[in-house]
Amino acid sequence: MQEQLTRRMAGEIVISERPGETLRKWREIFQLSQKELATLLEVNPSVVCDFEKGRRASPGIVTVRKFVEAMVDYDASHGGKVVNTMAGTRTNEAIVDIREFTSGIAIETVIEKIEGEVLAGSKEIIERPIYGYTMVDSLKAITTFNAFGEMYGWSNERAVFFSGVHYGRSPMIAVRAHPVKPRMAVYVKPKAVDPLAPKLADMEKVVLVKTDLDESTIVERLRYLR
Amino acid sequence: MQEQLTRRMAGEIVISERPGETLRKWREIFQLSQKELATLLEVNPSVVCDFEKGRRASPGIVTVRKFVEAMVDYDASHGGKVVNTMAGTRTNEAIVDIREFTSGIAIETVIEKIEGEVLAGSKEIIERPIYGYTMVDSLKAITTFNAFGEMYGWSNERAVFFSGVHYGRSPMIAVRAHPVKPRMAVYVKPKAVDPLAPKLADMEKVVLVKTDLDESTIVERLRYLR
DNA sequence: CATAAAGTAAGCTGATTGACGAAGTCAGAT
DNA sequence: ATCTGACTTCGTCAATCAGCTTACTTTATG
Repeated sequence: MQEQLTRRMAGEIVISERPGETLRKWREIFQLSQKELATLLEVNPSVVCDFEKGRRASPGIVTVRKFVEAMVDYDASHGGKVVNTMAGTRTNEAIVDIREFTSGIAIETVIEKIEGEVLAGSKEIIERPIYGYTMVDSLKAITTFNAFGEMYGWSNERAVFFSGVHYGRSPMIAVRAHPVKPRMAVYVKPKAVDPLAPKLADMEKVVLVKTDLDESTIVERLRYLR
Repeated sequence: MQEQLTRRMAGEIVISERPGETLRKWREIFQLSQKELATLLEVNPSVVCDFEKGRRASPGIVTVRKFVEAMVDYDASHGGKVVNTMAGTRTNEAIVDIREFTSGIAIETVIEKIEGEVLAGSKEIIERPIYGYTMVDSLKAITTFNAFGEMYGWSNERAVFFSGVHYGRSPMIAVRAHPVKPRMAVYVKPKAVDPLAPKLADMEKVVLVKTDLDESTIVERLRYLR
């Protein structure tokens, strides 16, 4: 949640036409004076002014990060007035977990980590990298509005883990039906795997994998992948 | 859509532990070689490498912007393979428009711009700044799942415009019910305004305004506010 | 009116960036 | 076995940043 906010702020500042004004906007939202912010950053207040007024035309990302993190940390440790506002943008309950890696991870590597068994997918695509994963509850994903829309984080070069699979057919049908496709679909402890599933996977060039590990173990193992 | 993506990328790069790796991740997602990217940027390929490998520990935001924009523009002008992926994260159809200002705008100023008539709100709160607005279709907002969650962009210090208002009661009841409150609610061409509405507005310290301009005119007039 | 608080302006200095280009490494194709 | 293309490393240098200090506007407030 906090991390979401820091990224949003940083992104807005960097892309902004007038980064200084955007910086100031956020400082005002957090209800801090230049001096207070300067104290948090342990710098002279004139420094804050210099950035806001644009004397520094292109501050370094380390500087931006310091500013943003100082404000967010301050807010979080004072009741999170601003950070909690972000709760309005809450995530779908069908989505158990969603993460982006900072660099590409080969599908192969992920399969190893989760002790997966490949049900469909050529040797070639298995070497390609993915950049994140989403863990969804299959039942809820179907009954919840827009779950499939939110499933794709920042890239569709990703794995989608389906838990609570019964017949092992619907998840691949959903993948087939949706315009955006993941690179990899994983059935987590499926009760069965319908023979249609690997066929659909091949048609869509999606690597289909099954694993007997449970949700939490998978999340745990993927956590330390970058 | 493109702007969304550039901000996301920029934000992720800036906040990242290893900005260089994140930069590379995105270059790979866009399927560009260092040389190709260097050509787009009109710099030597070694420059790209230096950033990716982290020789520059804190690149300036102008540099980050150049990199990100080069990739997004390139993609957009070549069919938008990556940019279109973002369509997965599509916005709610109840939300007609949603924007953030780069700096605070006094509620007063907005009222003038939209030729609004104040139905509730003290002189004091009218001077406070807001940082964005959301335009929603009242009917759809109520029937669509999660519209109220998505209504609050990056800050609740904002205006919410309700169009298609019939009795002028439900929108304020929704505001009353939802945990996150806007600073300002605007009825766009309401057929009526239930007397309960201003009362609820006062209770929530929300400025309630009515205007006879239509949606598109309002969006047009607010576009050039910063 | 005096004084405080918030913010702006300007000059200065050491540290870093942004860029180049030459000289590498490394993996795969010929 | 060497060639090619993609990437890495590094020395160099002008331009710019990050920070300080000190002096100057505002705008409230007792």
